[in-house]
Amino acid sequence: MELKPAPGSPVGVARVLPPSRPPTAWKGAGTCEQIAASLALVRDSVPLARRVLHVGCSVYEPGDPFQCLHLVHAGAFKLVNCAADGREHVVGLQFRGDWLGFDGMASGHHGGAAIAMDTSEVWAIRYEDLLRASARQPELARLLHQAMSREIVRDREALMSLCTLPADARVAGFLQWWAGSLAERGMRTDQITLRMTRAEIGSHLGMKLETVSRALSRLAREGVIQFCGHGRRDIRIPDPGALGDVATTLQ
Amino acid sequence: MELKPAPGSPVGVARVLPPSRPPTAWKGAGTCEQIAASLALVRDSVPLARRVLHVGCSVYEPGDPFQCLHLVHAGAFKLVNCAADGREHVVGLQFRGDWLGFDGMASGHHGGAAIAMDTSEVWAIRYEDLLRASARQPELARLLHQAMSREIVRDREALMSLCTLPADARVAGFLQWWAGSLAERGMRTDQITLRMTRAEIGSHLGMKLETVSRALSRLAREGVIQFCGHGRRDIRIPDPGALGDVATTLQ
DNA sequence: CGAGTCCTTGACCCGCGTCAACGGCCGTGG
DNA sequence: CCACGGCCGTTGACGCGGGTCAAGGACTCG
Repeated sequence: MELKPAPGSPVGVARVLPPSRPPTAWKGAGTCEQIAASLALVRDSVPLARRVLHVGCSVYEPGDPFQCLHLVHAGAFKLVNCAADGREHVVGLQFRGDWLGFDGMASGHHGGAAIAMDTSEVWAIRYEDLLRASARQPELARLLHQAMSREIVRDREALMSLCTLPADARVAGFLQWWAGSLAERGMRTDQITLRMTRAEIGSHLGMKLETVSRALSRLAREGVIQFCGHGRRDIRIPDPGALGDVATTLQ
Repeated sequence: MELKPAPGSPVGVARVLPPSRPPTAWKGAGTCEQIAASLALVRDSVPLARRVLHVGCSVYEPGDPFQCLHLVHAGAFKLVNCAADGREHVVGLQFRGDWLGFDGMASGHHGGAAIAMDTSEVWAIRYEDLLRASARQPELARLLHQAMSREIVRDREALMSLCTLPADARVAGFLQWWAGSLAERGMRTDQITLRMTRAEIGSHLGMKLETVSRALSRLAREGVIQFCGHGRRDIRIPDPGALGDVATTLQ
């Protein structure tokens, strides 16, 4: 009962593919309607508690026991992982329709923190309730699986970009991803406002704040992005295609 | 309904914690008995098809439609992610009790490949069957969630080590993790055999094969590991504690 | 106004990527 | 049997991307 023959190329050696660069669609939670439908399904199927959080407040922190999953209804969160020796890193960013707390299901305790980057609303859902509800409603179980799968896919894309792309491409890819995430949620995408400091962006992308600053300056100098507003956090993307090109430029 | 106050330190600035270095236990799928119990639960709850694969054969490949999850019963697999432009990377290693295929649940198509690194056996489980079974058995749903959660936690640990640790520490951490994974599954851990080339290890750790080779040589020179056997792939770990120290040494 | 935070830019340096040479092992074929 | 080529691993020399250190400007808050 064999399956597939050995793949054409051993891993570690780049495949010799034509650089046919597809539009690099940012596949996320789906369209705005799909996200709304998902939220509605959860709302109608399982008891939940609404919670509003202000900037800097955390939904959970490292070591907290895992009891609830949280579904983001509005706002934005950063997921911060903390190692035992004090290293900490932004390992993810979550928006409307994303879930918080998957990291606690395995061990029963959260390994990181989820911190609001904006005034936000989450729906707290007891895991036991969710289990019961998804036993009745296969669609709910499927929804949860897909959300977790998206997390895994996203984390692995982050791993790849960390390992294979230079600083400028990672920053460009980050801007592209951010804009795509906003677009999925029906928000304007021609002008975006980064709700993070350079240090946080760097933490997320695996580089230092100076490197982020330099990369942004280079992108602006080349016209791929434009700073608008006085805060250096409002960015216009005149040509998403050009940004996408930079995002996949090796070395 | 506020939750927590803002955390003590902004992200991106290392917390000033005493470097109390805990034993850095490698939390994985659990003990050997727990893994066996999980496998038994799945075997008794849901129809499955046994498949044996030889070295280099893939369970699925990029673009394949997602229909089955696969539970590793014996052997070892590498998860390889492929970007559209040809970049490819080892994003994970799976052993007995681990699952294959989570990356396909979100989009309905697999984004990477799972390739056997040894003669291996997997149990193929149709996702629809699994959904039905886990609706009847909450324990099964819980099991699946925990497995996915472990994946997420592991990916994020990989992200962190990539971003914060130098090459030698990453290699040491990898050896520690590999030995821990074997120990969890009841196998001897004093002498381990890496079933990967230096290039594959490097792909997994985000470095080049020469760097892997140099790091291993340094570790051997310092006595933290010993090469045994002629193939340079059999490694003894005289003192796991020393290895763990290297694995968390910054810079 | 001063203190604090955030951002930018320059100068320097080091870890790791790159290129290259070499040795060991293995399977193939003369 | 040995010759040969291919793959794997090791080691050295060198260069560059990005980390580090430092100075300074812009903005906010008290």
